[in-house]
Amino acid sequence: MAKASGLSIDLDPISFSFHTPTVLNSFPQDTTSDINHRIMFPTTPCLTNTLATMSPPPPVDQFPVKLNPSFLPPGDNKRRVVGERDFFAEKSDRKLVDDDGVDSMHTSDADIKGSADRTGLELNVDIGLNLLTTNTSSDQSMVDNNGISSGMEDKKANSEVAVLQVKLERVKAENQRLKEMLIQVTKNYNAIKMHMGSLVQHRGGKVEKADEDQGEDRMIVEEKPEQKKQNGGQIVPKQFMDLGLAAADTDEPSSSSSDSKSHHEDSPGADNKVPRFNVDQTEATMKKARVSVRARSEAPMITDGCQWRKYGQKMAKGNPCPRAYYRCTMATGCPVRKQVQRCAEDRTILITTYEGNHNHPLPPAAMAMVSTTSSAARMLLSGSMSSADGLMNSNFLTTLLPCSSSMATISASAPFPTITLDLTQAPNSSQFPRPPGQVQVPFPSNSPTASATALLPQIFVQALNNQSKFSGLQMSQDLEQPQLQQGQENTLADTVNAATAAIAADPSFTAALAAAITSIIGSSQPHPSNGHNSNGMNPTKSNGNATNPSNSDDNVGQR
DNA sequence: CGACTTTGACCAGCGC
DNA sequence: GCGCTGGTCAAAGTCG
Repeated sequence: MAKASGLSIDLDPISFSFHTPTVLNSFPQDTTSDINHRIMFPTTPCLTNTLATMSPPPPVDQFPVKLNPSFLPPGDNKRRVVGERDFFAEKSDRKLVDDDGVDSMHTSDADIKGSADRTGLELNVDIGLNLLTTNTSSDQSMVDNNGISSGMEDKKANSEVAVLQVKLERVKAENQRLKEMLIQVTKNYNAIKMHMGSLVQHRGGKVEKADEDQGEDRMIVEEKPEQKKQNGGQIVPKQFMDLGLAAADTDEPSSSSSDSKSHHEDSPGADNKVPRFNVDQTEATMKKARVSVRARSEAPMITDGCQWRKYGQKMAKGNPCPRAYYRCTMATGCPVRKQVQRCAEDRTILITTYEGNHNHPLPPAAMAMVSTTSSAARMLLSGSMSSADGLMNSNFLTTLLPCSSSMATISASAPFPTITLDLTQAPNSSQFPRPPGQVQVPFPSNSPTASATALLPQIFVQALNNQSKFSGLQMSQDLEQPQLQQGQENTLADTVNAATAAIAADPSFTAALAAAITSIIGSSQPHPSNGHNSNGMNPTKSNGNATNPSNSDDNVGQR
């Protein structure tokens, strides 16, 4: 779990960065380095320990006044800061001995440093010291209490201790939350890695590096024995759109799609009868996974780089808009289907649902969408069957994209497990009610306008282009996020970078997931081209754009 | 004329 | 068993 530990490393500087400044302000400048050195090695509770090292704790029955002379104003070496006794009394007793058993009562800087160095070896992730950053007044009282009565000092110090203790508790709680978050991230990574390993192993395929022309993200998998048989025993690299995981193996007809009644059995019932894949995937493929993309668009259909042929249209229950059925025509016998339907509640929203696996090479523009949908489907199937309704996946995605604004909805409800990438959501809103049993997962999207759908191809292409950068943990420098505050931007980029690093060891998974994440994050990037027909992926006169669902809308009630 | 869309018919699954 | 619904087929129509 080297990757997960990498995440923990990121936390360490956070815990340290809060500590020093205002503490240092309490002391003459010539002691800064000395103090800095000591407070860099806190053990929990940080406050107590830090203050203890600043002012050596007393014996149980003795008031500690032996400050380093360099801490005191000239000519005041013998001055005793009365208020300090109560300030340290409660906890200094507990800190008379350091964690390693070494007496922390020191009379020289050298001894103090030595002790600090030793305690520093047992450093924990702890952000407790940040509470000192706001409490300069107490520091002032420690140094500038000339002529103030001891009673006043005691009162003041007591109140400060109380405040500090409250803050300490709060910081401890936050520290605990951070630790739990780290644990959760680690768990999510483990789960995904195990799923990926299981998939690769059981499919019997080898995930290899694709040819350089197509980029690192392309996955080529050797065909299974039965497929080899169909292809004359040759090993044919196959670039696939893995929506249903096993569907590519089961749905490919032996004849062309024009061969009617070929019975390649796309119905879910057929899938139930013929599970031809590993045991782990049996449950998953009892249902056929689907990936649905919701996008607000006036455009008739998402241009995703593939060729589609409309083969049917029906009125669906509960929606006045007809549902159009398309199949991929980029290769004969390609089993990929998609459904296009406008949202009943808001007809500016276009819902495109993909199903099946391409059995042919795809153009780069199509690969972008394929990578996105396949990664979504893979996460859906890899997790939804082993955790309740994709909760693991939602946790994972939430962890990946904490400041996202729109939603991905995972639904494992019958008959098909479906993950919906919602590119229509405004920040912190849930525009439409969702059926129970669905899990909403935040996704970043900044294109709630009609251009969202039209820009999708470009977004996905851009995503592919960004993948190498993404994997190289440089995405935050390359992506533009004008809609985000600087802090949010950094948080998002850092989080995504960390997550990417965590999965970088799995090339195939990295490619797919990185495409999904970067594509959506990159949706805020301005694109030189406008509209939805600018991807140049319409090699024939008939493609997806040739079909106009808006015309279909005019045919409401035809069926 | 070929490719594609339209659209009524057909089939299967599911609930009552 | 029947009706409803989703999904698909294929003949007819349309278009370039």
